[in-house]
Amino acid sequence: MSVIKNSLTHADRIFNFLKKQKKPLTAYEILELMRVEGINAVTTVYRGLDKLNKKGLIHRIESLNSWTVCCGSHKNKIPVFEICNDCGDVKEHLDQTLTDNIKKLSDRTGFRADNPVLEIHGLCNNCSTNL
Amino acid sequence: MSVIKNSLTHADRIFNFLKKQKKPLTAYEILELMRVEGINAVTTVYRGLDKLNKKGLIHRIESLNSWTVCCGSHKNKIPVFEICNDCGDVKEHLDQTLTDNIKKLSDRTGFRADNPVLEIHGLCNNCSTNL
DNA sequence: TTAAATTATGTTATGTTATAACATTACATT
DNA sequence: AATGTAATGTTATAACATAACATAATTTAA
Repeated sequence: MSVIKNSLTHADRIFNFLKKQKKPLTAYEILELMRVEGINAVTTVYRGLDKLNKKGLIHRIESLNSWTVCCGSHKNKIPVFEICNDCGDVKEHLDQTLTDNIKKLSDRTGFRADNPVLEIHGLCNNCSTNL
Repeated sequence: MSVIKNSLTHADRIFNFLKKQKKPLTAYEILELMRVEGINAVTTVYRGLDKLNKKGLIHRIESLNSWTVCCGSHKNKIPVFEICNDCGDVKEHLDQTLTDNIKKLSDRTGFRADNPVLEIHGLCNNCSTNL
């Protein structure tokens, strides 16, 4: 007889939690905010993040030491993040032209890219118009 | 009567030291390697790096928490770094097309970019052909 | 159905990166 | 010499990350 598995792992819970956030969170922020959900150790957070990351469900924002959910499927496009210095909002963009040009650069230099980090800091449209 | 100042600051020494390196170094690596030159505290290293960074003489590689000298003048182009996972070598490229791509993206989204972080990890030509 | 294997989680300790707060030194100017 | 300023050092701690090992929960398969 088959059993329906309804218990979530902490990785699942972290993913669901990150989906609700407006901006990326650090591992320690996730820990503090999820203690009420039964996560008690930062190692658990890092292990969960690692799994989600390997599945491509989340991204690490290197320049913020923070984590955010992936926008969905990349379809062979390299993600670029626009990060607002003011409100903290992060938008993921998939730009075919930019992707093509990164590839062209690699072709010219003979570099085999496997993990591009494209993170643009600045002011989002909303924050720059409300100055 | 004018006096010629010939003593270097630690910031100067750090810059000269970084110029000689084959790959970016962390602040703590710089500290350990420069103790013989009289740098005794990590704060001194960070302050020196901060000054050099503000003058545009060096770059921080966000995804490595490390520092490397700037290739020279950017001439309004956004620097892109190709970082070899194998030998650690980092090459700075100035690519007008990529710069234009980023600007176009900003135009579409209304984002005011001020600090783009473009760091591509992978294998350099040399390391990928010597596999 | 239980024993073994695997996976998930927790605990503890430690390593790494970065900055704050304050004290002292070196040097230039008056 | 007295003063001001910039540079450096000291100490402490915050913030980010992982290693090593123990235990609990779940799955697999005999």
